[in-house]
Amino acid sequence: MSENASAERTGFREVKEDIVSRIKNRTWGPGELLPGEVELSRQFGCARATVNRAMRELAEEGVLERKRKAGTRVVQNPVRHARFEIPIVRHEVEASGAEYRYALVKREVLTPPDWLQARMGVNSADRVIHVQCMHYSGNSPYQFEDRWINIAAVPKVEQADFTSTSPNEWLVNEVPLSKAEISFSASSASDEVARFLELKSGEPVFVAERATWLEELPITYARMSFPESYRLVSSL
Amino acid sequence: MSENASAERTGFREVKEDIVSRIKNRTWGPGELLPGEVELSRQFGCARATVNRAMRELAEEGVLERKRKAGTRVVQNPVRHARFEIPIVRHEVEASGAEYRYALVKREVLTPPDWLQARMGVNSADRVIHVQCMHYSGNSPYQFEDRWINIAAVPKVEQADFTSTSPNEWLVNEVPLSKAEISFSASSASDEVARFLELKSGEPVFVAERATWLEELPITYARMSFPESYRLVSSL
DNA sequence: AACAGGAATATGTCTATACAAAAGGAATTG
DNA sequence: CAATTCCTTTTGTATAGACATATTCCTGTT
Repeated sequence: MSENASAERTGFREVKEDIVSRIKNRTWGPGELLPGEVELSRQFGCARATVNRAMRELAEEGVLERKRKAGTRVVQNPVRHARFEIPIVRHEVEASGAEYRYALVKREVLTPPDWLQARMGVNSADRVIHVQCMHYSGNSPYQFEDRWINIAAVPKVEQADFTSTSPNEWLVNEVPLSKAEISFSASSASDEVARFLELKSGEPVFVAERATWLEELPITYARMSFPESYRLVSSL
Repeated sequence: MSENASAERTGFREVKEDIVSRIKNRTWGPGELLPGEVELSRQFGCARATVNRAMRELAEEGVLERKRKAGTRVVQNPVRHARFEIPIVRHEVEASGAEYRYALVKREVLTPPDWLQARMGVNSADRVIHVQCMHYSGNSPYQFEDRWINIAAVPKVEQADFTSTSPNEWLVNEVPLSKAEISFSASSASDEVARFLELKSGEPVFVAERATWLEELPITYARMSFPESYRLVSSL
């Protein structure tokens, strides 16, 4: 069933699958040491580079653990990694088949509040834009967005009025490849959030917070609140 | 500042960084076509395989988009990918410095309820184990776990009593490399959940649901509820 | 027994070359 | 004009060989 008798050719995908299946059927148990690349490449009848890529990717995926000289082992505690896609709100809504609507609620220029200075390292002398807006899926409230943007980092933002394009979307196109921290939590709807999401105060909301930097320069902080029906999904 | 004058040697990491920085400084804007691998390998003074690995990894990370014959472009709408670590509860608590405590609440053998048959494809003739348990961080409730395990898929589970080891941990060590679906949402605490998490009914809880299969065979479904203070964090 | 140093070894990466496969584009044909 | 076929470009992958680098393990010394 194994022992590749030079069928077609052995690609790194096949090697990966074979290794995975051997882990599944307990040929190699948790923590166990696998044969070296040279030995495996001999078994599979392929080049070492092929086995290397297979094992390297499996390590990247959290299945194997590799150390020079020590060899490759099956990971003990599968600290699993879940990968979520974080699309632009409009795309997320449109993908569900519903019509997307957007409304600007508030736009003001302020000096950064203390918590924002502390959270992101915004300079107290700088000014920030505070934007609140709503995203709708059809006629249902989908997301309330409360966002702060560092003007010093993105001067052009003063020209953007956000009446037709959401700050989310505007920033994504304007600031490439920024570093971000995201967190998710559950929270009670404040009066303000409840009003916009058409809930009662205190009802549960799903909250996503996102802080973004470009090369250590604070760009934006956003708090996005979803009604209880929202679900963040991932398969792995 | 660029044009690698054969300093040391050009590795795929350097190529990656260089490409990323050129995207950041808008040398290559969103959607723009990059030079081909051959041309870039000439510019960088390295082999095509090196450029290939750099670009391939950047594509994997969601920065570039590659298509045969069409070439490589900077991704337009950075559908960002967030990667979360999903550790074992005990490790998560212990990593925070707190003492971990665990308590089994309920363990019963049943025929699978309809929703479980529908959700996971459990055979109605099979039996399932229903387990409820609590995880504490110090003296504070950390997570309420409500889990169903397909006995047909993991016969050994009938011998496990889960009084000292949580089903989470037991399964992770017993069933390797299973496929899973995870979802997160916010919800109101039911009377039962509120009692165990020491909350009032209706207070918001953070809910993680997880369904697991091994080669299409349904293994387990778990619903894990956290108090409002819980945060799922990722940086990218 | 403790420690230092060196040899051995497994992985990490780069190179050059070759062929495969996808897909855009042009030429051909109905 | 539209559909089809074929050519060509670009990425995808495999290979053999080489050297780099991190670590373990062993050995000899104190």
